[in-house]
Amino acid sequence: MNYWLMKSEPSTYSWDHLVKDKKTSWNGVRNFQASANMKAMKVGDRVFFYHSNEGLAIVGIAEVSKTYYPDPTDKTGRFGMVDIKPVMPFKTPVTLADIKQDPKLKDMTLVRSSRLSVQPVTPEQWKYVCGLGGVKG
DNA sequence: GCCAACGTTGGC
DNA sequence: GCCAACGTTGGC
Repeated sequence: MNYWLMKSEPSTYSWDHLVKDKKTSWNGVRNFQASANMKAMKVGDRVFFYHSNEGLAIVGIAEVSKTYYPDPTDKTGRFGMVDIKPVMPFKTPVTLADIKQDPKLKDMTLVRSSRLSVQPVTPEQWKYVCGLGGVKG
């Protein structure tokens, strides 16, 4: 089982929207590194859902429900996407400020490479952040 | 709304 | 294959 973090602007696609939809296709990624990360995902992998621009916090946990396949919105045919479904919300959102000031999390990709929209999370980071969020990962 | 950081593109 | 220009992301 691998762990990931995906970013979305709430004004574009929020956690609540995902819960309402029951699942979504993660289309629109146009970055090779993010795309490569999605290629590495397997069904059942867990994903932190992060709100960028507004909120600036990890708000819940989702799960990969379909592996990488071509993104129909990409006319060049170079990029693909995965499907995800909601698992559970955090009791307490874990904010970027929380993550930045915590020595245990200062190596998270979220801090180090803030612009990457799909990033890996280590099992240690996963457990710890789940603890902060008030849920069992 | 601004601006820094960074990835991608395209000319050479 | 380098690198300048450009566009986009995302925190503040």
